[in-house]
Amino acid sequence: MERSTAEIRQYFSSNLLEWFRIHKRDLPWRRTNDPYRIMVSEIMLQQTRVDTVIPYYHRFIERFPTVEALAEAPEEDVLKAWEGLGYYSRARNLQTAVREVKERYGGRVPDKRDQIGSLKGVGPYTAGAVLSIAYNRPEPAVDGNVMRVFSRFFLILDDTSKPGTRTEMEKLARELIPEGEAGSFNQALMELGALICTPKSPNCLICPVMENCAGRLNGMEEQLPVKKKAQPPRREQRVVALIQGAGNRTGQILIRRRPDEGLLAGMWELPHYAAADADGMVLLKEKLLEEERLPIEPLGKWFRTNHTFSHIRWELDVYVCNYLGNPQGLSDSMDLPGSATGGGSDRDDLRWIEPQELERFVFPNVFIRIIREYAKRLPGIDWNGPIAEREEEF
DNA sequence: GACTCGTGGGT
DNA sequence: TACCCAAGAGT
Repeated sequence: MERSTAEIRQYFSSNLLEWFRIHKRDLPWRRTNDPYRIMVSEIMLQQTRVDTVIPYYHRFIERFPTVEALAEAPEEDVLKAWEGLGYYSRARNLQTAVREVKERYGGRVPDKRDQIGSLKGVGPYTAGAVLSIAYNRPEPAVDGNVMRVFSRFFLILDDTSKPGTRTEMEKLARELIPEGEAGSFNQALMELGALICTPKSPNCLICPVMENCAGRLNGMEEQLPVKKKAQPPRREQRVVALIQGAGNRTGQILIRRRPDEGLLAGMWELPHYAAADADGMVLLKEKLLEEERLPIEPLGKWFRTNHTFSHIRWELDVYVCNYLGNPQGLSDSMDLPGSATGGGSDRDDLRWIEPQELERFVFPNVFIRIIREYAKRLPGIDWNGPIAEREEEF
């Protein structure tokens, strides 16, 4: 027998809600109704898996339990709490947003879409998520899960990588929200996408809305959602300098702070340079002298490793180098390039640290790994003979 | 619309 | 290995 659109929609929403009541996961941000904490969780969950977020969420809330605590914290502390989670502008934007909540809304996360949606880092999805989950407002929260579920159940063939498709799905989502159940319904949609209606090999046989899923009835569930393929990340070959101090800098390494904008903004790193086909040894010696005024001698290539961002693939050759300046370690003020009189460094983006001091700086994971591996092998890296061609992975 | 912006897990 | 992708937003 033929079912009407209205009947199908009713079936979808009520079956989904009933399933969610039984199967919903016990997640930390589901144990609170504090809009601030829910907002923190939603920012963290942007493009990030639940299992990855959980420990960060606990630490972050413990460290910044309230709007005021986060608003008043030094930015560096916030970034340190975010270290390793990726997309670091989220952390800065979150603090900017929370400061506006404090100043303009008296510390209460606003419950109006135009207000919360104008906060830094809060887009259409996050606005709807906070409004529905924290305030139970009947607003859609359409993310990748929801688009996948909708495209399959309602057999929507539109390209979900187009912004207009998300807009259309928000209209649909809004109409489907059962009276007074916005928070549960939106979370149920995402929960279904995460647990049952997965991107690959969905578990249709245990799906609560299988009987009326148009995608499955047409044998299309594996082809949906339709999505334009992403550009593969461009490859960049780079050489990394792990510079060992001498004299009173023995046991220390040199780190550099990145610019305040762009990739890994403001974070610390090992110096590294683009190195298409050049000889890494020669290039590092030249670059460090010309661009940082640092006299160094590369000992050889330690290992090669890859690190892939969303849009860039770094192919890194890590060289261990000796610092040649101030070999006797007579004076701290001579340890970094500075004024002609040698009165000290004129730049604050270079530092000597001990590998144990990683905690005092904010590093992206790619460099944390390299430095930790170095520290682990520190009592004598085995430089047996020429090491330039040796490659290792860890 | 096309880029930019991290990282880790699954297949 | 090499993809794909994950509770997206800003420019």
